[in-house]
Amino acid sequence: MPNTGDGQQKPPIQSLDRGLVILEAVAKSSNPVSLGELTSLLGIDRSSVFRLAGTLKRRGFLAYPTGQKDYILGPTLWRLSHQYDWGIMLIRMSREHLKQLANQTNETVHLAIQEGKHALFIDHAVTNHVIAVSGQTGELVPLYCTAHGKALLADFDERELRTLFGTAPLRAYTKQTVGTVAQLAKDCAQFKEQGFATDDGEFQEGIRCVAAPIRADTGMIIGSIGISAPVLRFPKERYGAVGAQVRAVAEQISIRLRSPQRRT
Amino acid sequence: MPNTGDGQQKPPIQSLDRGLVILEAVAKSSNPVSLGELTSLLGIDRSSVFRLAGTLKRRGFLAYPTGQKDYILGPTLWRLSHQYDWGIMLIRMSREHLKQLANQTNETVHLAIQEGKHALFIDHAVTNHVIAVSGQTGELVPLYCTAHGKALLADFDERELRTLFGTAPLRAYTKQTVGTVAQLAKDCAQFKEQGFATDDGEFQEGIRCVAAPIRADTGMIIGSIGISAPVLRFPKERYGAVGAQVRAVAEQISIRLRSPQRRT
DNA sequence: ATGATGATTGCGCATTAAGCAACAAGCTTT
DNA sequence: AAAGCTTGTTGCTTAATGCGCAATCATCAT
Repeated sequence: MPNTGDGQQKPPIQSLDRGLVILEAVAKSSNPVSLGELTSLLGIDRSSVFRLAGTLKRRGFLAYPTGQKDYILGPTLWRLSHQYDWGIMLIRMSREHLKQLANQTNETVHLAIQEGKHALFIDHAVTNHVIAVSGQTGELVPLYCTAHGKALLADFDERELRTLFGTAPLRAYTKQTVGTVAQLAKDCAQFKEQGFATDDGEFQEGIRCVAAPIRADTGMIIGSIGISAPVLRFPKERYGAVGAQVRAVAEQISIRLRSPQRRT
Repeated sequence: MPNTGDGQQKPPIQSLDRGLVILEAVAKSSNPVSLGELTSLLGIDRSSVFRLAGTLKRRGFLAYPTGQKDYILGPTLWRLSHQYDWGIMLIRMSREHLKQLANQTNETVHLAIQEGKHALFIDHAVTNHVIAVSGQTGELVPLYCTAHGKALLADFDERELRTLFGTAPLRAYTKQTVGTVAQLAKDCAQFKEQGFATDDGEFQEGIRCVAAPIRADTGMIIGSIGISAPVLRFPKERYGAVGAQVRAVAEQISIRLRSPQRRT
């Protein structure tokens, strides 16, 4: 009875919609696109495409390369995407999922992004447990010895890791802290395969952590979500089960970030 | 007689134009924007704004944060700006200027961007001189001992430089190559002040080079343009004059990259 | 020159999107 | 708890808007 799976049928504003299609088309091909190509792509009259593209150019979303008359993406788009705080978008898109995961696991959940050599916690959700890891939004933690960090690094190979960390030795926060980049690379490879990363008191003694990467639709890792719990309540045997849950939620968020959004 | 300084008066496609304004508005404020705010901003009817925004959302240019009904920038915009090869845009926007500078100075001109610890030449323009530095589009050269590299690093302070280069010693390509990060930091500071960087055979013996940074309108350095010449034809005394020319062209390109484009 | 390809502009008509107004949902206020 | 206010959403009507056609202009190759 309720119209399940609608998405949104409301007829879009035609000209705006066409303009957006043009933007996507120009973005897709990395070489300049001529009016003709756009025309055949959209299947509408040349003049219309011309005016649409003109409007986009007017606002700097498209541009002419010097002296040519093919279109390339313009500076405005660059500006928008760089001046915008994408962390905020991630937070807003994920908040619900954080809560959900917190409820499922009954542990504190964190959302993190990479910030140089560190993971930055940009949001968290707490649970009703009396004893729990406290939320630390705003905290910077090392990438190499936390579950979040290793989730964020999952796609890095050894060479890239060395570039990032340089030759300085990795500081050992606890007895479990990984000491060498070589070992870190192995861990990352394994974590990438299984879809989630773990941390057994490598940064803070007595705390275990599981985190999974959140990916944009380019596949690029843009953030991580994970839970933290005291060792007493979180034996290693639960890594597998909890890892699967965390990974599932991370994938939900990733899907939500893919282009046209779902309901709600 | 020719209508000088038109820009473009062609009336824009209204609905597309409005949509783009909405995008800019949402991008500007880093917290979610409500329909009401957008309405008062555009000064048109609520329902229109609603449908416009709906269309943008449909294509993923806007999104709802989970469960809320304010707008934030959507994943498509992120995708476009990240999958797009901005180097190409820079090339296309700069080609004319490269030629112009090559003609003015009668030397080989290069366009470069940062690529990790290296400067990558992405375009060049040659001149008619019999003896000239050959164009090397595609070449990777170290950042720390080339004019292009130092132009790209102009905004880095010593701490950032150390983060980038790590603790490994800088390889000396020639006798003139700068040896320490400390010295490099001083050079960068000075170059930043004067608006262009120089290289006196620090990478390749017998070649002098002058380069200036190209900045996006956020101020961020996104590329560099500069000339290379054999020492015999390029005494140090000319650094000042040539530097001013190079800087001027770099600024022209930077201006061209600022939002709404100028004529042609 | 001359023609061919592709960009640009004028114009009339039909479509489309703007605006109004009514409806729904949420939140405040009394 | 009811009444009122704000904010999001949808139907409907109209005229403004944007679309397509075709003519013009520019550019390049023949």
